[in-house]
Amino acid sequence: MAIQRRPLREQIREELLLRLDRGDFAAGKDINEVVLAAELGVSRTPLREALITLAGEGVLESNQGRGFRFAPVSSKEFRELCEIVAGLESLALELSDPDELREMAPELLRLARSFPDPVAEQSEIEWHDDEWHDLLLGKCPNERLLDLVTSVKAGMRRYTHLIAGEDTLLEREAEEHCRIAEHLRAGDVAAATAALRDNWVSGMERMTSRIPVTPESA
Amino acid sequence: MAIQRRPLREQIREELLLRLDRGDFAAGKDINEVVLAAELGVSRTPLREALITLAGEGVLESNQGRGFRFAPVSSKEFRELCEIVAGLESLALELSDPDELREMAPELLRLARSFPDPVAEQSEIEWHDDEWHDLLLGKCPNERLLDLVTSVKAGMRRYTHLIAGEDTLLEREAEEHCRIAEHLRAGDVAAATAALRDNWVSGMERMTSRIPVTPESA
DNA sequence: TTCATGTATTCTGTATTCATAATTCAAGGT
DNA sequence: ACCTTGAATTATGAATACAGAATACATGAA
Repeated sequence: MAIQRRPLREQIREELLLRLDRGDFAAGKDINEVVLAAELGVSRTPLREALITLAGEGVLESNQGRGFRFAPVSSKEFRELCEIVAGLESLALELSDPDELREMAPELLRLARSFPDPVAEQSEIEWHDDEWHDLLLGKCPNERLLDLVTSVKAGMRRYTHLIAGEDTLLEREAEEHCRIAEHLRAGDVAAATAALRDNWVSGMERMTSRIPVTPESA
Repeated sequence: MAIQRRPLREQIREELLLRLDRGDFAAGKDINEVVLAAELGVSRTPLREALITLAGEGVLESNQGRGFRFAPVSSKEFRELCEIVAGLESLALELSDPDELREMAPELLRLARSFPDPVAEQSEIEWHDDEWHDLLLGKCPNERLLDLVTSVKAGMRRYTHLIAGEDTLLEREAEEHCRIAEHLRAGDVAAATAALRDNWVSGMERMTSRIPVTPESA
């Protein structure tokens, strides 16, 4: 196997996103660069590079002289992110080759049905959901679009840990995935796209109630 | 007036984008950090921070150990970017309040008609075009979406200087803007959205022919 | 007691330094 | 002549050092 050398900033970014999924960080909390760098065992330089990247993705905010902080969660922002991802994923689907989508439909259906499997780990479930969407969009030829979706979804990671251990939500998610896959199997991309939008809208509504109310929530 | 203090990295980012518009940088060219930092009169640290930000926006690419380079232009990428921006701007329009759009229509129409004004500076014209689109989308309540549009458009700046001094292209642009504005004045958001998409598609086609062919072009 | 002002401390933003990977070029071998 | 190998150079990636802004705290006046 070829030894992989990747910049520290990327590894740090992923580690921070992982911790975000685990809910390690309090939203709205200021980051102390010296402390966090020591905790990660790196210097401030690559840490700051990672922080800047994450700020660009909307995961963090930065204020002159005040450094970085985890952007506070708000139902307004979550709604905005859902609208964006819904639009982007729909677009990706429309740009995909309908024939390839139809070919992939059985696999998508299989995956969607194996959703509530045994009582899996939370992280496992989230990964599963991500994988399904990745597979769905994988045939889209617009690479920049796929990168953009990934980036925007990074900004949603601050919200994922809020649905930890909610079986009913996941069952509905699985249901909706099945519906999308069935539309694709029937070759009806337009209907699948509409279902995909519904998926995000309903996901948004399901989530909204469990976002803690903060001063900046709308 | 309040004195504004902004991080160097942001100022550097904007300066680099400005130079990109002017076509100062050869696409695909490696960046020498020491030289560029000296040229800008700053140290490598904030320069690298700006470079990392731009890499996140797709303006640059980075390779381990090889530093940063301006991402080579390709008609494939330009097409992808146009598809994305068309989708995002359409979405923004759909999310806007139709009444506010109708109110704004006269102003948009006025701006669109004043397009080919006298023989203005190239930079002036580009700024004018941007301003029109910004005004069009300004009423969209989804702030994250607007930020995203701005960010993606930054990635398109590598292409703008290619249309320098093409009057006919700009006239067609103005025409299309008028059409969009008239749909809005009539209260037909759906038609305006469609026209907006067409605007990007035709802009894409107009541009494609003048993108130099490189090995990675499709 | 409360508010304002000056001072100390903390932490960020930027510069500089150091280590090592990548590149270049020349010498030697096939 | 061409390819390989290795030293020298160059530039990046990362760590450290430094200056100054923001914050916290304490002291003193109203």
